Amino acid sequence: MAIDGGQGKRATRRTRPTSFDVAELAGVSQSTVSRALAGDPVVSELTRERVKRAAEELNYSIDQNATRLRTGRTDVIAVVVICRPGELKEDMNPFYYSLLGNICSAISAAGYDALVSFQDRAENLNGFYESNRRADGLIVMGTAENVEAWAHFREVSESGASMVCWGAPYPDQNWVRSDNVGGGEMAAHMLITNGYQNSVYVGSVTSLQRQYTERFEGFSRAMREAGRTPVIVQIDPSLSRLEQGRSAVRGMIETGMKFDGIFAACDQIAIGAMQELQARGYRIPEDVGVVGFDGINAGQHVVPPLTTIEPDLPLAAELLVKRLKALMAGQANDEWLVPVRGIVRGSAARR
Amino acid sequence: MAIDGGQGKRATRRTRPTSFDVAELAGVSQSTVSRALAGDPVVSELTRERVKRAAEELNYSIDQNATRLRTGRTDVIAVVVICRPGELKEDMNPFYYSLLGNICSAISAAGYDALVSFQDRAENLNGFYESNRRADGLIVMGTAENVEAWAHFREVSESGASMVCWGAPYPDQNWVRSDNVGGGEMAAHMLITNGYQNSVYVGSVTSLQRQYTERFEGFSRAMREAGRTPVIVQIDPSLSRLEQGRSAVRGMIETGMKFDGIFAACDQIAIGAMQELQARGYRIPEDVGVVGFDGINAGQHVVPPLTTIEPDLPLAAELLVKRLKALMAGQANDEWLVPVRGIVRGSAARR
DNA sequence: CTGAAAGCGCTTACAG
DNA sequence: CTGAAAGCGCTTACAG
Repeated sequence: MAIDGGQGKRATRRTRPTSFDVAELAGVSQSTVSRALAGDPVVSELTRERVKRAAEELNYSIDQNATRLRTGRTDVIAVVVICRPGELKEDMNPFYYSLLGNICSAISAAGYDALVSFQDRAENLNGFYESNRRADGLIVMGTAENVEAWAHFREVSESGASMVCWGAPYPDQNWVRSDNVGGGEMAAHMLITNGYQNSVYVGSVTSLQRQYTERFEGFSRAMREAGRTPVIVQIDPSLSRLEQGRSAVRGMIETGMKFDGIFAACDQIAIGAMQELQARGYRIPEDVGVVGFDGINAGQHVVPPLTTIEPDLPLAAELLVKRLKALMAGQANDEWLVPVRGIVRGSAARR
Repeated sequence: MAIDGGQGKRATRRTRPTSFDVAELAGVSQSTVSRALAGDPVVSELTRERVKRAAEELNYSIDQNATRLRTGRTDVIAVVVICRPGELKEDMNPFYYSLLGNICSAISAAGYDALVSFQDRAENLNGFYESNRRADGLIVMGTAENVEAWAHFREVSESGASMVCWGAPYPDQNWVRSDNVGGGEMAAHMLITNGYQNSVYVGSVTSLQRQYTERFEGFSRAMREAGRTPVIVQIDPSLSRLEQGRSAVRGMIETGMKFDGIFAACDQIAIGAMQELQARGYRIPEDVGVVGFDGINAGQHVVPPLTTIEPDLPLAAELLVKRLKALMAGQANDEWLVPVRGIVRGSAARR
């Protein structure tokens, strides 16, 4: 009993060393320890070295909770991915995983920690990171289908939190998004120059997210300029994206619609469309050309590989973080447009 | 000047309300506010209601940094994804994205926040979350190639941090991993029952990660039991995974190796192998059968779709968190084996 | 260049 | 059931 020095059960995890312990060992004051380890240029190199050695010897690490309490900064950026209710783990659009990966590294590069969460239904909606001082700012992205979630984050934003979103459900917020109009135009040109006479847009135009509407706008404009009539085939947003593509094609064929080209609102819809077309004996790209949007990985593996419009993801992430930082600093920043490029693959390359 | 009440620049962001402000408005003491909002059953419902109303009126939120400093708990679990050096943003094995998604939701479900980071080279390696009191525990996963990173996290673990890993570079750690041996056996049986006479394993057996060796062990055992000779084709780990598969097949063909079945260490290698086989005119599954491991999304889209061994990812995530929580509580926990199931698709279904 | 002291905003024994 | 008080471990004016 006497062996553990009267510490009882706490014997294994001894109490952590504090800056006072380091100060004592280094023979300086606690404030000097703090300054030395924070890299304050005012302390002499000699002192700093002594402090560092002492800290190392004691295996001392700064308790960031104390730092954060004292400074009011957390150096954390929260990232929320909004999922469809109940879809938390599966079936997430892989595009968001790539965007998330890029965002996490942009956050690291900016010297922050990323606090990530996937949120779906009301029970686990919580965007008040800044109110709780768990983060200095917030990046939100995810499916437009979850209306409830977006309403919650609109509230968060209106409460004065620093928040930037990917996409655009509400016009009056801080957004970063792809050049969807430009991408839509590219898609139309790709189809036209490959000789597709009757191309249609497969996607939603009534979605909460302006992105899809914008893609159609660009497509529509380029089609009209080429003397074509822009046609839109509305999808059923309650289905999975693959199934949206399949059922759209099913509908088009069964109603006898005349078409030989498809611009899908996203790659997954495009892949679903390809599946349905091929299942019914249509050849791609000979009979029908297909263009998607996003640049997801799977697009390279389908046969034929999917032609798509791909946003510059690293830049998208960088812009999100940059814009958020400006917001946190109370500065203006209006960079929000992420350029896209057309990736030509087999699915829309006739001849 | 007098208008902003002498607050100067701070006029826009007024000082946050504290529990003292709430106490004053509710007419109770600050300690009662703390208890009431923490849900301490000792406070009367009447008082709690009064406090809640006051808190709402003042738009009060608890400053978690103060809570964390006081309690010593953060209720945060850090998750680190180790990437190949320089590969931070792209080319990540998509399997890790799915696992990460599952882990994040398991962490949420357990009532913690997830602090996620992607780490690659020495400059941004930092696993000392617990030392800095930024998290209560740590989950590590990622590529076996990054030896430097794993060495770092070994140090972290040895410093006494609560840490659980996915995979198994070092035997003496807390791991959760797939039933790789069982999966390897399944793969062998799938190939054998489909009539493939000469199946080989394409993957590394010298990797830091025991997982790949285990997959070969299972494969090897089942092959021997069926009277076959287990053959292994070592890949070049410096290449991308797709390229590993391609170059392995190239080597097999060019050296005149006799084979009609491939069990690849992971799906991406399998897909690369399929690409090379098809480019050389081999038909899958007629001439060669291919089985992968992981169950990544792209496997469903390649043609023919990839037969694979898929770990139960939601369970994997749950086990990682469960094991970590046990570790944090100083309890023993030996659940670490994640069951796998065989997904039969076209790539290994002869006839 | 360094030190003494105040204070960030909570939780939690202790006392009643 | 509630209150007064101590203290978690830092940073940062202020003084020298």
